[in-house]
Amino acid sequence: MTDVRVRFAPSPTGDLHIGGVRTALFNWLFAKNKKGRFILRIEDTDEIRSTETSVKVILNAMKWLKLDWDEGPDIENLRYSPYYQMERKEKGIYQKYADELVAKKFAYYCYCTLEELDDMRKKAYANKIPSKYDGRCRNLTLKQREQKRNEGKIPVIRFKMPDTGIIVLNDIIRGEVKFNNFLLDDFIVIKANGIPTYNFACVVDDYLMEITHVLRGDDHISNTPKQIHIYNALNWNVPKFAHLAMILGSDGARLSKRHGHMSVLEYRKEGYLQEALINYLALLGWSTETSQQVFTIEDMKQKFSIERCGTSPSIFDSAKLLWLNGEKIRSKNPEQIYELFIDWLNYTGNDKLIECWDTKLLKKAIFLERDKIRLLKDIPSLVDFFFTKDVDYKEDAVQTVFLSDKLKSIAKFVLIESSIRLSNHQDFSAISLEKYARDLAIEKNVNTSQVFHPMRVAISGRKQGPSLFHMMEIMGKEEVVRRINVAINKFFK
RNA sequence: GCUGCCAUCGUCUAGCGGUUUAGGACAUCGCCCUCUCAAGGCGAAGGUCACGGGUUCAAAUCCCGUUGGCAGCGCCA
Repeated sequence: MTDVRVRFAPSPTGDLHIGGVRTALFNWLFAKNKKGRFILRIEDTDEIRSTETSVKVILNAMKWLKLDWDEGPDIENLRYSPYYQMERKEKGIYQKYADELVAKKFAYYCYCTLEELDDMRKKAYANKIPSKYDGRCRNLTLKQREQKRNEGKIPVIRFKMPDTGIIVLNDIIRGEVKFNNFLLDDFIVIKANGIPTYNFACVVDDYLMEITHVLRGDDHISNTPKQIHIYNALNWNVPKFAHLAMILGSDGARLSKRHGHMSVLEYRKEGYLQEALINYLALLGWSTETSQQVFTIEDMKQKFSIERCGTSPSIFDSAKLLWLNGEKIRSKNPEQIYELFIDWLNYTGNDKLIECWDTKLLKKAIFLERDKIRLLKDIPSLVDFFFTKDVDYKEDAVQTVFLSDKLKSIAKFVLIESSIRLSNHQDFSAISLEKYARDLAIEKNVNTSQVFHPMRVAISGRKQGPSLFHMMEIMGKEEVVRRINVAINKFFK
């Protein structure tokens, strides 16, 4: 059995989107599962829309996602180089095979103008017949061609589609899909500018790069019969195809700007983890027998198979992605979350935010709040009160916990007592502090919450936050007492 | 319009003819835990398996048709 070789072949005409990532991911997983090779090829044959920036963005996104490629850009001395189609075009790779097609009468020169073609399409639509090229240039004589050329017309090369018969695509996911040759177009193989079209370049490269399996979105399924015809005409082995069902937006239409995030890097900015996005996307169109939801990357590599990919399209559900992100964060230790957070700060340019924050305290604070973090960007607002010298006393907290008629006097008592007693408290551990607070409640004959809440607000300025005594422990005696005194002076003088 | 693909709780899905009173996950709701918010535990609600015909002793599962959704129909990829 030959080794598996798969590729992801994006066109650099924009950012890397969710659908693209999913395609890249499934190819990557398949390669890893089969101990094969994952190839990245840049299909930059769209002269107008391809940009260098886009190449960089895609490469960066792939790197962030840790979808590493065995062959492709930025890797030296590769057998199948180059991996940019325009570089390959410069080497005459495509023209050579196009000429071969013409020589073998599988293709011909076409001199039709854009206007003529547009006309044809409109008529086909109006007459409710299949829209395709009518083949008027198929049998031009040498003389006719010469004349056209003299008129200054530059030809394209078209593939001559058989008028009869059917072609069968044997898709790994969908099984047999049949197409009637008559309905297939005499598609263009080489454009007038000498650049190959997608349907041709893709086939030539997949053949030359010895691609064994083509995994792609099913929006490509109608291209496949055309491509198979090229393989056959050139007498090449046809790779195995697998067409993945599309990922749709919440309204059931193709994912687009309207559905919010487009670029992968935007997910990174929001504070999603690479592994969460990967895990979530794997769930869209692939499943295990047990319907397992949470995977490590290793686990996914081990269990992935094309046969278990589904046929029906799925709708992107950001609520589930969010849950999964929290799930991944909860599985990390303090050091890991801290690292992730720092990476995120650097990436988003928010690193100044924590300039004055003590690293040791930050790690502890983050870990205390770990279960609440769903996105990396949640972290600052969850822990910032540990570091701000001027506690921001929330109006709502002050009103309900400090100043309501019912609780005012007890709150005052708790704070004043705590100010005195805590400054003499020897063991500032969470356990000891909790005992202190509970004893105070018993002593004063009130509910524990009537003691806990005022302390929480005095120390953090908020009603919600981490476990009170752990929070006090990591903040330290001096700061805790200081804050309590600030609160007394501010609200109870 | 033509061609192709698809169809199980709101969403992602398990299911490959009998073990299914259709299982899991997210979201929703309730209870428990509890110093708050989360997390966690337990539970509930939610599906006429799109519809209609077959085949079969037996169908979510196989076949046909209908309907609906989506995709493609470029000198874009």
